[in-house]
Amino acid sequence: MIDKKEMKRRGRPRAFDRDVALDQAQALFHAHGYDGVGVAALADAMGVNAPSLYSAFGSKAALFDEVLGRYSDRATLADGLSVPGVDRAEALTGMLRAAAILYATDPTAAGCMVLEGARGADADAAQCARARKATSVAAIANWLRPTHPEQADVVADYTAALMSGMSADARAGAPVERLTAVADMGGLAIAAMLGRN
Amino acid sequence: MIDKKEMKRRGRPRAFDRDVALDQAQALFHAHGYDGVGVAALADAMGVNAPSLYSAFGSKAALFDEVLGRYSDRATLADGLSVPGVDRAEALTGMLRAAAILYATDPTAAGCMVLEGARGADADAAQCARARKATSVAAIANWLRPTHPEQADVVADYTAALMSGMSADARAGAPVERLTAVADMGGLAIAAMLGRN
DNA sequence: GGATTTTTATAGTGATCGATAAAAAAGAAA
DNA sequence: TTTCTTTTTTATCGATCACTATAAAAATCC
Repeated sequence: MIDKKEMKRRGRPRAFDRDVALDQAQALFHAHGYDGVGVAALADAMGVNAPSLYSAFGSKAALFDEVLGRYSDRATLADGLSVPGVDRAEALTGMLRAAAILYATDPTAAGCMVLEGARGADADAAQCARARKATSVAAIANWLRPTHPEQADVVADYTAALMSGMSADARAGAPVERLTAVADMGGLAIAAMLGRN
Repeated sequence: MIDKKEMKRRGRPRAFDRDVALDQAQALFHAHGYDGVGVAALADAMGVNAPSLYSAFGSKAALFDEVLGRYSDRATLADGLSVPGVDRAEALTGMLRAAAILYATDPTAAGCMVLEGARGADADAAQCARARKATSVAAIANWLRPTHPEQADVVADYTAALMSGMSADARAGAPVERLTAVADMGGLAIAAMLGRN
């Protein structure tokens, strides 16, 4: 009984698909950033009137947070890290390479929405994005700690910083090759820091 | 006859110091970003009315560009690179360290104004900042090319990307030690890439 | 068929955005 | 003093910002 479609609630039924609307919102946020898109454009792209948007999502910042949540949950960047017994340095370098390709492939969704959102001018939205970024950085550090307790935090911070810079380059229109080259070079520091365990 | 104070121009004299006004504008832009500060706040901080601001600087974007120009010209980050015959890897790592300290020292001017401006939502302002960023990256690449023609471009891109990520962390309130640790680790990749020449 | 509940659409809220029109004010040039 | 030039001030401009009051529409419950 979790499905809201099954349990017919009273009152007028919603005329739009919440997930589809979130997809449209995600596309707009990713293309133009939180500060670069207004609620009017969002509502228009979502095929919804402003009052319905606010009734369904609460506020622009809340909508952004929900979009970020889906974006994080669906991200496959860190999948390579979950392989048991994988070499830490190799896996992290692979993630950097995957990020480079992901960031630069789709020009309408360049860069990382979380890392870019963390730099916005809006305080609320930036705080949401920074919290999610911190969670991801902590996850990487925890993933490193068993094998490299001493270097875990620095390597995690470093990886996030490099990805943030790569995201900025991708949004500026840098070609994939430049980003992958940077990612590979970034892997050198990770290998040097972690050794070949 | 370059000094405008000496050659008394006709008409009512300007009631404010252009350089002082630019300093105030720089402080506001650096503290809140281009998108985070409006012309009303700028004019107020500069001690000037809006029409005077537009008469003296043209537009908000033009004012930002002029501020960025002063900011770049006064930057001392790349000073260590101009020492003749300095070790390339050592000098670049030193620049990363200097950036880490510079970015995190003053909480009211965290991060790099150029790198942050390159990510703004305003297209004009972002283009200005990206052009200046590209100039700096090209300067680093040209500085590397004589000794490391093959690695010059990648190392320059990498250095800028890491600095961009460090700038974001600084704006999020990361302490200096975390930034310097990331900078030092970033130097490992530079050393590995350039060797010990 | 009513009563209730929820979402819809219309229209508009005050605030702020970047930028300006118009005229008074302050100086130099004649 | 008169004329001319430039900057000052005051009072906006229309557009957009995030957001909402109000009421009609569409469903279920009784």
